[in-house]
Amino acid sequence: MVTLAEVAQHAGVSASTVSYVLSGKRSISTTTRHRVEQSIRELGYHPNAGARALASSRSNIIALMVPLRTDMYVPVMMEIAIAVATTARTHGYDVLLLTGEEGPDAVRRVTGSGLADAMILMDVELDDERLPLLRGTDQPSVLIGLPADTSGLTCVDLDFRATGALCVEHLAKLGHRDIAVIGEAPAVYERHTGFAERTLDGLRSRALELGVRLLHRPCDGGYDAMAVTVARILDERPSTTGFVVQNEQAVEPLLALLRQQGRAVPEDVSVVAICPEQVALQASVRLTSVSIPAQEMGRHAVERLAAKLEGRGEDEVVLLEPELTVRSSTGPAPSAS
Amino acid sequence: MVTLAEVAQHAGVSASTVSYVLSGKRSISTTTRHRVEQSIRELGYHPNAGARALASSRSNIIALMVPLRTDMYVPVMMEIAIAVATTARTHGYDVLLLTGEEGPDAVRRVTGSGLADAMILMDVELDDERLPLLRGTDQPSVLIGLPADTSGLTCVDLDFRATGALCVEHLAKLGHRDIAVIGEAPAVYERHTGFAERTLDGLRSRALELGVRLLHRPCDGGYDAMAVTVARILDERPSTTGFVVQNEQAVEPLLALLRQQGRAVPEDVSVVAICPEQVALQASVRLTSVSIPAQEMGRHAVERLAAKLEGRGEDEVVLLEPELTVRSSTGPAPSAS
DNA sequence: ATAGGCTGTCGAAGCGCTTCGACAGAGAGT
DNA sequence: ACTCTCTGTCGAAGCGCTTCGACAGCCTAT
Repeated sequence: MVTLAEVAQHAGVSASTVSYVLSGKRSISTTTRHRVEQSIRELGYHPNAGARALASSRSNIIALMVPLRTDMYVPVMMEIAIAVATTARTHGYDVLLLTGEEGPDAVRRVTGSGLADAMILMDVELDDERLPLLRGTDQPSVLIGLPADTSGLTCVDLDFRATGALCVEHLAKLGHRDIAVIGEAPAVYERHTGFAERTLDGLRSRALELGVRLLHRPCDGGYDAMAVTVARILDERPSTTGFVVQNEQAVEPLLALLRQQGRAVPEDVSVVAICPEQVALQASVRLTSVSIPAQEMGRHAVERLAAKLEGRGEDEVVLLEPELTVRSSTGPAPSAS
Repeated sequence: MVTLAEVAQHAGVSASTVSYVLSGKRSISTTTRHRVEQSIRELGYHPNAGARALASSRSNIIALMVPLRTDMYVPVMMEIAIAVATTARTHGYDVLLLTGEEGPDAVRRVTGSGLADAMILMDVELDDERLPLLRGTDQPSVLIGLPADTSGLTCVDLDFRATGALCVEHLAKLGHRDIAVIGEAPAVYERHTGFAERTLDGLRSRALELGVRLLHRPCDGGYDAMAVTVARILDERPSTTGFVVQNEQAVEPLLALLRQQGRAVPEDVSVVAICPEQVALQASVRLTSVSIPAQEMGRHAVERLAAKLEGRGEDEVVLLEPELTVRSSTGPAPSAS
């Protein structure tokens, strides 16, 4: 391994000079800088991460805590993780991948050992047990998701309330008066991750404002569960002409079932999905959808964190504005045409 | 931050003794050990990662390089990544998440800086440009996937050749004489990731042995592309009664199209999928499939790496045995019944 | 001419840990 | 009784870097 000292010797300067060339924290004459850079290149020098971390008490690593379970929104998670990793690199950070498995202990370990300079937490529950720890440390952190109490925290999330409202609005505008909501799996509501409730809240309150009737049913992914759910909905409210689906695994089963029942999309029923763009585009019908901006969320989180690490940036809740893209799965309500 | 020295003082021993308690590299009397452990707990001590890395030249970090593109087998990637992270923890390692973006430079950076002790590479191409670097360093590494030349490398992968053979065998045993293979997207073959070719190879050679006719067509995910592909296959070989699908995004479109054409699964046609278990279970028909053992691959990779880091373990290619699970999408060929 | 302020460079201290060699004391073998 | 070996502990060196204060040399202002 090439060391700083070797580079210094090769360039005929002192070690500190090389260090200052690298960090830019003191002015260096152009000639010296060039000579040092030349030596660095010739010797193929890479600063030793451990030594750097020890001396500067900065590891240049951001910890990313992803949920352990792989049963939900996997593509969204993955996209966020990759966006975090690439954005972090552009700010000079690497990303440490932690799973939720260790829970709060992971936060203690990372904070205590100086392994990472900051953390990003995904899959935050409303009353997450990691939050007190985050509040109690001076290590910057950003949550992707929204807990119940956001005081002293920085959060990034899609504005799911507005998302719900947007879906109802779109369908109402097309003349639909009876809307069914195929929600997330019951387990998701039980876990209190918040986003599902917030969506529902947005859906309900806008429905109320617009005088639209709303029926909400949680639903596991998969065909069998969906068949039961759809049957029950149509039984209970035969006049239903609009559907909102939040569970991305439910999208395709829903479409298949509607087709099977002889209900054409979008002629007889309209479907709005809340899902990643890719899912909306690859479904059997190109779906009118509010996309989940995974990339943007990851990018945002890192940028907030980078700002905090540089001393700028306050605690703040950033709710990304939802955007509804009209595609081929929604149209005027049959009775209204 | 609590330091080793503070723990030592609190426990009334020297710093080195505390260090030896922590590492277990020298024998320590039970009473001393207990006293030290007590102090560690009371003070909430966590060893500083940077200092440790510097002094021992071991970072206890494994780098995981995931592909940048999120257009393919995302669930598989995610599952592998999570398995890697959790398995690594049980061996005392953390995981650094690198994206393919930086390419070979990332390998240089990580190796040169001592950021990680070892690497796991995913999405390895047949003639990957990172391979020479790996061979040229003494840093242990494991590939998930199989390059053309495996000399001096450790690789873990599903035995895709055997997987292909297994699929043909199963269909042949059921009496199918004309089998169509819906392959990966053309881009996958162009990228030479190897696994698609190896599967095809296995399919073809077993088909030849068993006297079964095989028709292979690459296919993008999505309904439109699939419609074209299926139409062309049935046009060219109307006697086709067996399908093998490798592209997990193609599974649902294929089923939908067959249904639409009035061909019942499994009465008229049989479908075997090569996909993660979850996909096979959640499809509209419970699919007979060879599952892609993502978890096992991740676990295996870490264990090989841990072995290497401890000095045990040779370079070796581990091909995981495929397993075919019969579900409801395959049955006797109609003419054979 | 001289004091004052820059600019660019250097030396040395120290970050918190691991690890090597040294060594005191206890037990075993003669 | 004396040496030899082992066990458990300690002190000190050093890992490779950052950073602080010092200072030489030069330029500008008086």
